[in-house]
Amino acid sequence: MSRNNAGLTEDRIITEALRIIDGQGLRRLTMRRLGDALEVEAMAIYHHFPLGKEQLFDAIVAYVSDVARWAPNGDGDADTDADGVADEAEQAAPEPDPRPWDERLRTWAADYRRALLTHAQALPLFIHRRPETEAALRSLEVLYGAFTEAGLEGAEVVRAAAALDSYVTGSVVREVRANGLPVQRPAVLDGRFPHVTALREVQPDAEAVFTAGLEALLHALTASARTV
Amino acid sequence: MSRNNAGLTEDRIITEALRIIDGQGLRRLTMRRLGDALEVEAMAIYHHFPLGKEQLFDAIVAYVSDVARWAPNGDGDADTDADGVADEAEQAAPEPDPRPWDERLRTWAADYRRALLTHAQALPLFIHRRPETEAALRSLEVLYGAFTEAGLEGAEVVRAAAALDSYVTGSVVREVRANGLPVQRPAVLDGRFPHVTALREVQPDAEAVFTAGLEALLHALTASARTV
DNA sequence: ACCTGAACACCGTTCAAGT
DNA sequence: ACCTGAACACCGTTCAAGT
Repeated sequence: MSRNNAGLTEDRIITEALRIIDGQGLRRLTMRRLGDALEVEAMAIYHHFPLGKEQLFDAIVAYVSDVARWAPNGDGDADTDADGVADEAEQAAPEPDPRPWDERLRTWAADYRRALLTHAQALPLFIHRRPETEAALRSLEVLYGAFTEAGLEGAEVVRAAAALDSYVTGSVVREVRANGLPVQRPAVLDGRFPHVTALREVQPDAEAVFTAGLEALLHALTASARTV
Repeated sequence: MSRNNAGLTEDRIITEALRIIDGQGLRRLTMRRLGDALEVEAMAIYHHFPLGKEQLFDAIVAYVSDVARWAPNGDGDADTDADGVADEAEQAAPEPDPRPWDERLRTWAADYRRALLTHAQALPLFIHRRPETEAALRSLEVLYGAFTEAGLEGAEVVRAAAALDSYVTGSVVREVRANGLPVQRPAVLDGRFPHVTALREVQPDAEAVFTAGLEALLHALTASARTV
């Protein structure tokens, strides 16, 4: 094998970066270590991501945000990489999902949650990055379409989608935090915290907590449409 | 002024670190820059945070997480720093909040949201850090107490508190992301995204979005108690 | 076009030393 | 106890050079 043309691609770089992040943590992802894992000099990565590590982080967020990729039977090959232009002028809407709106929302929420949980170590990257990829638009279309079908209109739809997105994201953050070890010296539970003390042993299953809140939220968000 | 005893305290270090984070971003907080801002050599910080930057990050998260500090009329002097042991053996519960449970929850949510939004640049630190300070216990006590008063029991209380916490955290993340510039080349809105296209101009006020979702969630979480 | 290798400015942290 | 100053291993990135 010659010294150049090592077969480096954006996808290989992103995938390998995620492997390092998942296995060793975000802080251990360095350009040099990533280069080692790809069996290439670190500087070769800059040929594919000329703007450096920030651009790589952006690409990682966009990659993980592609909810379809993480669905149980996701196609994964969706045209969502940097050159995410439709191959043909296929501007027509794809086959619409025949399931009822609430089921589509549950599926979207479960897939998005799975995507974030799978790469929980990469979560800090999501805070200040908002990919506007086609995959992101597909997600938004699912939400807006479902809530519209549920009977909401205009700003109601946007608010409901925002609430659902907030809930899923926040649930993952809460789960990840709950699984981590407490930081700093834990304070003592004394008489000032009677309810916390009383419920100290109650630790419901994370999945059940997520589902219960999701059902409550979905029901509440679409209540206005039902009472009209 | 002599060369040592520069009056460095944990609180001064944390405050100055937050000023740098808020003003220049998380990545620009370095030990050397922080030392400069405190007019001290970087290495002096290690005397107060022997475990280094990670420990400083932990302290920052604990500091910002003290919801009471960010309330409009918060006392701010709450005994929540590293030596957060009660001065006396004041193990009795403090004066109970006389307001109805739902108002206490709204206040908690607004205060927590404000705390996180005020230091949005520090948000990535929150993902993998869970302070178990007295301030954190106070927050949990507010939530558990309020939902218990609303008529929930046991696991219901824990689930409701988790859902509310998830919603507030996720809302802040969503707000911060929405305010940021989109990353990577934005995809084009075409016929495949009819609902997104139709609602493109609808951009409700962030505060209104938060409140609408919060009210829906609170109503739904306590519905079971009302119907019994 | 794709990758290498040396170099630069910067970083977190250690350690011995000062007062 | 509190802070300094030099040192070490590492980092992201630039740039000229190789093929």
